[in-house]
Amino acid sequence: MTAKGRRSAQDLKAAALRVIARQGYLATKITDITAEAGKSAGVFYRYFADKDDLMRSVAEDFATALHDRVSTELGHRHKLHDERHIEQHVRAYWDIYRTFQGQMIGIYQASLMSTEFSEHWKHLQERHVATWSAHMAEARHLTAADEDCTRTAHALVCMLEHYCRTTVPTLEAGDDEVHIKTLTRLAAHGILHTDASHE
Amino acid sequence: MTAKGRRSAQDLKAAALRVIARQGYLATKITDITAEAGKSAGVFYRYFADKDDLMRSVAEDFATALHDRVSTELGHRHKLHDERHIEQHVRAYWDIYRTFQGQMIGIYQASLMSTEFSEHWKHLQERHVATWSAHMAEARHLTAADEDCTRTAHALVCMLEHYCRTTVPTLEAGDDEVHIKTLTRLAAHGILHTDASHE
DNA sequence: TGTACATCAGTGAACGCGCGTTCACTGATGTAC
DNA sequence: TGTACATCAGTGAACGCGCGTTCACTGATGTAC
Repeated sequence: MTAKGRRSAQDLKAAALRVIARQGYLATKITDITAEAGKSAGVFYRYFADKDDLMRSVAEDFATALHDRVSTELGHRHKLHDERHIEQHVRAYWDIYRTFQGQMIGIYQASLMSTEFSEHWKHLQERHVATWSAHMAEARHLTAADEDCTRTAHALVCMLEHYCRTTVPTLEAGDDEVHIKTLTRLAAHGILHTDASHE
Repeated sequence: MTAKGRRSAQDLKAAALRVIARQGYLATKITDITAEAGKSAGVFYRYFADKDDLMRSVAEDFATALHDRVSTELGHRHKLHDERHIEQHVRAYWDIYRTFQGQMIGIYQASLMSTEFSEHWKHLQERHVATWSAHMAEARHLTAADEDCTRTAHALVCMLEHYCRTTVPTLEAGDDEVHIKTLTRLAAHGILHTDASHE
């Protein structure tokens, strides 16, 4: 494959992500993707075996991009012990969701039809839960992530993910901050208090 | 249509809900439904025009069942002013999700492919958000549901819905209480405090 | 630098698979007298 | 209560649509000498 070929494969992936962000993965036909990329139907199969194969490739790129992003942004090991740090985490999630909307929607919707992507999506979610859970255990002065931390972290991840899914597509410019504030407040209360009775 | 016919239509709907709870709406074929009901493929079209038509009928039954349930359970107008009342609401949602898993999954997944169900699903979610939002405004001594209440309620509904979606299918008998407790604690903190600074 | 050939990118009409949908038919149930 | 007929439930093989996938072909790009 030449440089032009590699460029075309990238164009197809980028086109796919735009279409998926607009109409979802399952409702996206191969010809929607090639049309969005301004190419004819047949060329798709020069680069990908089928739609799931493209999505697999997209998911790999996504994993790399996420890794890079997390290691630069959260490399400075903040502790999640106060609301400002929690806000950073929420904001990071929010920004990632906005940036990688097609990837998020694609992997999730693919997971509804294929066990492979179901595993992949679960894995992403679990890594995410583990991060919040670990921070939370630390904030609450527990040595290891206990079951309650995991469940609470899971609930918060569910909130973030589904809130972004329903809100980000309808977002108008500059509306981000109020949403981040609302989500941060809920997360902060959940994380910083082990139970409701001690306040 | 005779009594036997009406019975068959009901059997098909019940079979569809079992299959949908197991493998999702989009992955469910017409023949999966008829096989589950122990009938041949053709009989489906005596009662329904297509899969969406069956789902429409299921959604109507669901609306009625929900209405009945809510008017008996929540008819006693509790106020959501303390954690015990919030727990009742969370428990009600949890029980409804468990009971109507097929309906929840079906309407949501149908909403990914059809604008009709997309509207329907949004409507269900908005009604739900409105309920929590109104209670919350009351608890915080605001006269009407303000924007922050709506956003916070939306976030809580997202949490409840997605948490149930990922957890209920993996549930083993008797595990319910810990989940309800975790969700209740997060909801209680979110509802009973307008902001994080005054504690 | 030019020519001849090989390899790659891209086209779009045609093919074919899977699953939704139909239909001619059988058997069961209901109704009229 | 029995018979004759109409209507309904249910069957499953056959049909056909939509979309994924292929393929013979064209034009562009790269390479050898």
